[in-house]
Amino acid sequence: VARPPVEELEAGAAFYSEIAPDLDVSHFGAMWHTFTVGHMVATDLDRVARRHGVSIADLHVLGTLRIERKERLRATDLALTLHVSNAALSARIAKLESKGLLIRAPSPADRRAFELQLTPAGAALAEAAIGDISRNAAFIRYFRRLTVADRAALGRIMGELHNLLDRDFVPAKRKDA
Amino acid sequence: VARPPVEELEAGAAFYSEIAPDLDVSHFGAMWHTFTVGHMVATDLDRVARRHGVSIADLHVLGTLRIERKERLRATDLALTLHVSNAALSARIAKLESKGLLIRAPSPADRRAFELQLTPAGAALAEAAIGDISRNAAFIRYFRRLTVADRAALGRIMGELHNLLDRDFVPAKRKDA
DNA sequence: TAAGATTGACAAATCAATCTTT
DNA sequence: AAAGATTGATTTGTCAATCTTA
Repeated sequence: VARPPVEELEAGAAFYSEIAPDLDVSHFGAMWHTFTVGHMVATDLDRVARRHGVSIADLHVLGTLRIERKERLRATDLALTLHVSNAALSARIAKLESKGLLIRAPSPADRRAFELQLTPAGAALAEAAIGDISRNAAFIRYFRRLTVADRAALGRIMGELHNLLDRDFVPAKRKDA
Repeated sequence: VARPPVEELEAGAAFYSEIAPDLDVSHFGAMWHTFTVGHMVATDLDRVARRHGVSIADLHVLGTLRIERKERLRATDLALTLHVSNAALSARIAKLESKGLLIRAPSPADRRAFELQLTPAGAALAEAAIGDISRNAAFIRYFRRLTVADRAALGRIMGELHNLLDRDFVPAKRKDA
């Protein structure tokens, strides 16, 4: 606990490398830091979102719907984009609708589906919360301390991994799984 | 949904930059990719861990305890290292103990505390699952596709952020909340 | 007073099953 | 059949309160 995470992790990698020489531990650092930093980012963003009365999961919905698109998003589209199950999204949408932050209207094209749209209150909340995040999230504070080259590299590399992983990610049902 | 995540994100950043010119969107990419990739890594690791009969949270406990230390870990130490609340860890420990994977013994130094130690079955499970991860986790498969320079950069930069964020991360128990 | 640990109430996620429409 | 959406059962997390010991 006294040791910083990077030292802790290196000690662990050294230990496992010793008891299991066949084990490739070269990726441990990147994977573990990504796992943990991801968790800390989620916790921190949730803290900021709750100042505006919603969870980070709720804000993810609102922030995605805020972006203008050619076609309205349906619940299923959103579930795929946000990497959650339809069941989880149903509950979130019901909650946000009851709060007056979004409207769920039957799709004119498909009577099974619903199209989602923000109310003015939902749009305002999304913008305020996203502004709050960009000013106050811990990740962004520390991110700004990195060198220009490191910031660019991180964005590019994580983007590559995001694109690669996205294709075979299967939390809420996939096409080619 | 058809668009890959990086394009989707860039379109969102462009949209928000337009409706709110004061907003600094330069960090959106890195933060969002980190958030989402972290979530996907967690989901993927959980999938592998469950082949061995435990969750990734359980395996985090076992894998940490497997590392030899000068002093035994107490439940509270582990909660800090793993970034979860004492309450969550109590439940996890009870479950793992009932499965015969670890032993919870009263601390000789402090009668409030318990010291944790793996059973041989727990140690074997941790090693098998960690080996499975290093051979089969999706993150590692894609990580190996990156250039040598990018792999090194990612490990180094995420490690820096991990160290920075860790210092004021307080999910289980906040000082200033 | 504070720290280690536990419990109960609550929130939110997945999975499996179901209903309607395509 | 298969897809969009919803519900119920189960799991697991945080938070608040409590008990014992330091």
